[in-house]
Amino acid sequence: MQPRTHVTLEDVAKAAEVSLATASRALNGMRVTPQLRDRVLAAAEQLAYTPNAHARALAGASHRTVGVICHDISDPYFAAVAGGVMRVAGDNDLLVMLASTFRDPEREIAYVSMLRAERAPAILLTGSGFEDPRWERAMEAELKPYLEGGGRVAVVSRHRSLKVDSVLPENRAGAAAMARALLDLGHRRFAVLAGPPALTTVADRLGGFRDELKKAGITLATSDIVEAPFTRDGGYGAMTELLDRGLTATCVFALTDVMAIGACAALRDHGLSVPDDVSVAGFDDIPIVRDLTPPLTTVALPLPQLGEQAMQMALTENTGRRRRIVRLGGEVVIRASTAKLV
Amino acid sequence: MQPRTHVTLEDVAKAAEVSLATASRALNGMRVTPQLRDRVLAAAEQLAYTPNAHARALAGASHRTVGVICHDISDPYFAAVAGGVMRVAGDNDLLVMLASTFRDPEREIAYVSMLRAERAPAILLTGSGFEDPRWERAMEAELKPYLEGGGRVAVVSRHRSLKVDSVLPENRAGAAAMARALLDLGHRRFAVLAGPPALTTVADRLGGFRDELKKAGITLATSDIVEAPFTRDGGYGAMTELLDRGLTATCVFALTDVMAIGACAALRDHGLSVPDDVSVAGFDDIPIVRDLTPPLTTVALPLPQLGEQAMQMALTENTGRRRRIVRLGGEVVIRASTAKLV
DNA sequence: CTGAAAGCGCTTACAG
DNA sequence: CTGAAAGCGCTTACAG
Repeated sequence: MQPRTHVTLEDVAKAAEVSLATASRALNGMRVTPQLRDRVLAAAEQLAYTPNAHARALAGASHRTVGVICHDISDPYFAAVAGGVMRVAGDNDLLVMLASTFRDPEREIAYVSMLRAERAPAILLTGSGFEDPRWERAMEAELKPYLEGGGRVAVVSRHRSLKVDSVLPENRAGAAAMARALLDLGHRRFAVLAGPPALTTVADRLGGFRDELKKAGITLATSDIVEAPFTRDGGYGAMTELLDRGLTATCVFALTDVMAIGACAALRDHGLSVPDDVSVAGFDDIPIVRDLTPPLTTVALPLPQLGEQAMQMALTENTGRRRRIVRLGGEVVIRASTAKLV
Repeated sequence: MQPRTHVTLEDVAKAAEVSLATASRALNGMRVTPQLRDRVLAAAEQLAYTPNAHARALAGASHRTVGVICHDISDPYFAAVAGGVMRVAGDNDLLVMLASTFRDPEREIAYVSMLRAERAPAILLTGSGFEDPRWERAMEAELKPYLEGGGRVAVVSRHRSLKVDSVLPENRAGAAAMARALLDLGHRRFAVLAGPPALTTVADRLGGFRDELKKAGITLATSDIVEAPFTRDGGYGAMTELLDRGLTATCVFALTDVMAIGACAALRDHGLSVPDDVSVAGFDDIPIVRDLTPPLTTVALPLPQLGEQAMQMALTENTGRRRRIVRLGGEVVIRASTAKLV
């Protein structure tokens, strides 16, 4: 293996018989005599020169690689959000460093630290935060010096203690609206497939749903709520548990579509029909759910927009004195997975 | 906004009252008197110091950020492959720069160039190459100097002219096996939903399927093949076109699951039943297809493994004299979307 | 083991 | 407009 040798600006300058400064300027499109410029460009082309981004960043030129952290890129929710992020990144000639935490809070902190080391001009945290004092403190400890160093941070979903620019899907309102819609369909007995209680998203969606039911005089018992991982298998397992306990609900609300998909599979495997035996509703409106049989009733969130807006925020300076918040509403979409009982 | 000021190693060294060299060594876990080491670590902690990755990379330390290029991260196929990539990356403390080309060949080249500038020690190209001489030449022009500079490249899927380490899903064999399976079910009239002809994956899957049919004495006419984008909507549109022409096939083979999902939706919207009226088969076995109704018959590829293996290859030096090739077989999985006619 | 110094490859005032 | 030079923040031989 040959020594890791790269063509440098100096090589280009020599080949073009100009100074380093001139070569640099020509390559960066600054004022240079056309004649010299052409010589530099030709030399660079001929040598297959690529500027060293590290040297560039070190020397003070702005760095065009932003950081994005998600829980799991193979989850359709994050894939959709990331799609929006990538679009805006592409439009702005930005490279994205994408980290997948696999839902490990420690890992999320470690990635922020790495991104900080990379001097990413902006960091996006997609996916909800953890309601854990230790985590919050550690995250703040990473973010504070980053922000003080001029870094920008934007988050998708609520982070209780993080005072940064945020794109907030209206989880609480969306879940409440879903409760109303389900009530309107005539349902009175519900069960909820919830995710890890430490996630802010779980608290918000569950809270919104429960409070709205309470207004209608319906109380959600602890036994009506099953906690499981925010995954397809988590939904499958939670639904199975509900079934084993003897399901009395006519409608099951899964806090995410991915869980709802698992729940439907569990019902099918138990020989039950959706929505004839049990109605199922989800949250998010990931692309696939409209193609399921039956298509899933859900709270539709503009997933790509979540990512787009967050990236856009991270790219524009916040001139105001306080953090910016963009709220993106969710819309209840009634599809065939929920039966009308009245 | 305060000046973009960062805590540097020098600050840490001063606070700890040691030299730059000692501070560097202490932070990098090299031999240093425990006493000094503790002082340095305490100072770093106290100042919330993060080493500047650019300075580090420039100074010769190895850079732990690899590049990965895919066509569209929000596509379940790439999301699944990327999941595998991220897992291996995480296990190796690597950060991943992920670029989404949105299926634009030009963009792919541009991203390789950017990744080259970032001095990524490895670049992964996931997603099939383009059979286009111009593209091939441009890609080679980027890759050659990169490889010569010590960079590593691994690709998922075939790239005709790229002589680099590859993970090859057995597209041709898989499609052939599918043809046989479908023939065994009794089907004799087929239609194919193909993708852009310039993609090597299309050529391979279509070729394998067609050749196998031919062995059974069945010729696929040009009119039996519809080309469309490799997306859900592409599949929907292609199926609709087939229907408008008057479908005579008893079985439709979509070259990807994502297209198959669109095809099923189109059939449903036309009031046709899968598999009672038409059988549908796909390719890839993206996670969701087992949860569809009916679940999809497909050629199952170990998607996360595709990414894992490629990443693993890019991480280990190729000591041999020739490029490495890992072939990952696809297995036909017959599910309910294909009817048995005999 | 520790420190002074060179060097990584650029950019950007500063002179000319 | 062009060039010589300083400096970005590290790491790593090279002495001691």
